[in-house]
This record gives sequence, C-alpha cells and structure tokens, in this order.
Amino acid sequence: MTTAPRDTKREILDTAEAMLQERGFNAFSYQHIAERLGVKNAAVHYHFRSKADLGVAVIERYRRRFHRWAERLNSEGPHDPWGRLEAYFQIYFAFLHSGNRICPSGVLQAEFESIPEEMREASRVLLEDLLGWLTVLLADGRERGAFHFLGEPADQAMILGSTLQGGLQIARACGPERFEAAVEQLRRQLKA
Amino acid sequence: MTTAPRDTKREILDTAEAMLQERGFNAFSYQHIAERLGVKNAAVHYHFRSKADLGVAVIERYRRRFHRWAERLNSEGPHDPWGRLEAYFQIYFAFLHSGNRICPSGVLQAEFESIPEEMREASRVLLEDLLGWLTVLLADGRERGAFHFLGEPADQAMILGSTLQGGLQIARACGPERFEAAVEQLRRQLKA
DNA sequence: GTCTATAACGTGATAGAC
DNA sequence: GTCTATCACGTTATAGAC
Repeated sequence: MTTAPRDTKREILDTAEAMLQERGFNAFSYQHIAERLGVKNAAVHYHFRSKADLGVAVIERYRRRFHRWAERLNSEGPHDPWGRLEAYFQIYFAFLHSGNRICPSGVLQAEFESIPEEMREASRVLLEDLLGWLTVLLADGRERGAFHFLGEPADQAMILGSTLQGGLQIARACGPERFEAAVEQLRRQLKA
Repeated sequence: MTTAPRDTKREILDTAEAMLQERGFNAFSYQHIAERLGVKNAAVHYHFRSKADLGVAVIERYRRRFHRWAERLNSEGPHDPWGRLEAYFQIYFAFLHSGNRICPSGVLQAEFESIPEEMREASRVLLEDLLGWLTVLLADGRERGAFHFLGEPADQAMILGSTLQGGLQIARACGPERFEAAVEQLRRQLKA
C-alpha cells in the first residue's frame, strides 16, 4: 500500500482559492501559499509563472467545478425547482460554514479595479454562468408553477445572486444568522 | 479676494475614500494618495499616523455623513416611504455613476479578514446603522400601507441592503443596466 | 520539481531639517 | 505642515544548482 503522491499544483490551487475567499486577492502572497504548504515560493512560481496566472487558474477551475455540479444536478439531483434552488443555496451555506468564506465571484468584483485584466475577463465569464443558471431555473420554475415573482427571470436572478453574494459579505460583520434570515426571506418571496 | 487655504487632511480623506471604493483597502498606498495630491508620503503620515487610522477615519466620516443625510431627509426631504426609499437608492446610483464605485460597507466586508481590527469594528457599526435605517423605513412604510412584503422588516432589509451592495459589485463585471434592473425588481416586489 | 540565492521594487513608517 | 532621507520588511519574479 503506497501513499498517494503529493499533487502540489492542486494544493496550490486549493490554498489560493481558500485565501481568495477568506482574505481577497490583494491580501495573500506566494509566500503565504508556500508557507502553508511547507515549500519555498520558487516552487509555487514553477507551477504558476505569475500571480495573475494563478488567479485565472483558480477562477477557471471554480467555473469548471460549477458546471460539473450543474451537470450532476441534472443527472442525479432533484429535478423540482425548489430542490434545485435549495441545492444552489447550499453552496453558499457551505462557504458560510467554512470560516466565513465569501463568494469567489463577489470578492473578485469588489477588487475588480485592482486585479489583472485577464482575471477580470475570467470573472466576467464566471458571473455570467452563475446568473445564467439562476435565470434558467427561475424561468423554468415559474412556468411549472413552483416559483412566483413579477418581472423578468433575469431581473429576479439579480435579486437572488446579489442577495446571496452580498449576504455572505454582510454575515462577516453581523453574524451568520443574518445570512440565514436573508435566504429565508428569498424563499418567502418566491412562494407568495 | 483670497484663495481658499488648502485643507490637506480633508483631501486625504476624500482620496482615500475614493480609492477604497474604487480599488479596495489593500490596493492603495500612502504613495498613491500623496502622488494624487502632489505632496510627499510623509505629509500623509503627519495627518494620519497609520493606514489603519486613516481607514477608521474614512469609515467614521462616511457614517457621520450618512447620519446628516438621514437627518436632512427627516427635516427637508420627502416624508412618504417611497420618496425616502428612492432617496436611498439614489446614494447607490451616485456611486454607480462615479466610476463604478461600490458601497464602502461592502468593500470592507469583502476584505474583512485582511483589514485591521479597528476598521472591522468601525465597519460593523456602519453596517448596523445602514441596515437599521432600512429596517425602520420598511416597518414604517408597511404600517402606512406603502410597502408590501412578508416576514420581518429586518429580513426584508437584508434583501434590500444585500441587493444594493451586491448589485453594485456585479455591475462592474456585467454593466450598469443590470444594477438598474435589480433596483427596478426591488421596486416591483415592494409594490405587489 | 524543489531548492538557494538574489534582484528590483513597493510598502508602512520614522527622524529631523526647514 | 511639508520636506528629504532612510529603515526594515514584504512583494513578485528569475537564475541556476541539485
């Protein structure tokens, strides 16, 4: 029985992703990552030439993971709109309970003007995917009589997306209960 | 006729506030402020010993300004709930049209784990004031039959606050129309 | 693939002249 | 109140040995 070989590249991505969600892109360095993994910062540069490259890789991986999550939901998950919406909420509750992490898309937008252009482009694409998924869910759920709301699905998706993203941020300053209350309020709105 | 004497301290606060909302706290330096004002970085340190002091001063000033805004709204502004809510929306539209600035409270929460503790405390207080004001407005507006929503006013305030905060951030990545659409959707919800 | 060593620069901050 | 000069340190990034 052999020990699994160490996958440094993957560990760097995991660490960078966690630090991005915990502290922001401008508040962690190659040193921080190297120290946490017990390697030297040159090793990190070997896997990701520049910090911008690392940032883009983190965003793209997150986006691919979201697509896999969505595909799995299609094949194995609940098919009713409410079950699917709750599954989406669950992503954010998991962040909340993993050390007050916030939405990666949100932190990148907050720092939008001070991150490399390549990362801005990558986070634009990620955001469109997230809002697009919500829009389709809302449109479909209303057609099937599960959700109730006025206006366009894309606009209601903005309310949901903004509330989840903003709510996680607000929870840092005034506690997780406020996020839970916000999500409960979203549920109430869609039931009415 | 004499020229107004230069108020460097105030100009530093203005510049720091703008840079906070545009780039985030971790993405501007004393050098940046000094260069923009045409002074040396030692001059900035003369007015604010540390960057944490400067950060706290920016937050506190913003909070005082919000209170003056609220008092003026009580004395001179519209007294009907809808007029008051639109006045609040206007604060965020002004940010949107001043170079994609985002809510100061939001950017501080996004960087919460990487800013000095004194700033965290100050931004907690600011957030409570903002959400508190919205909560009172919603409670009052519903009593008077102007707003319609289910659940507690504090929970609906989370939806409004999160959507405005998150919406400004999202607008950076996908355009100002999306923020306007989100606000319009908020209006629709409260009218129903 | 990881290391040591180092470059080139930006950072927050201070001392002391004017 | 602003300046010059400087400090100690952290940052991204690279060259070359192992």
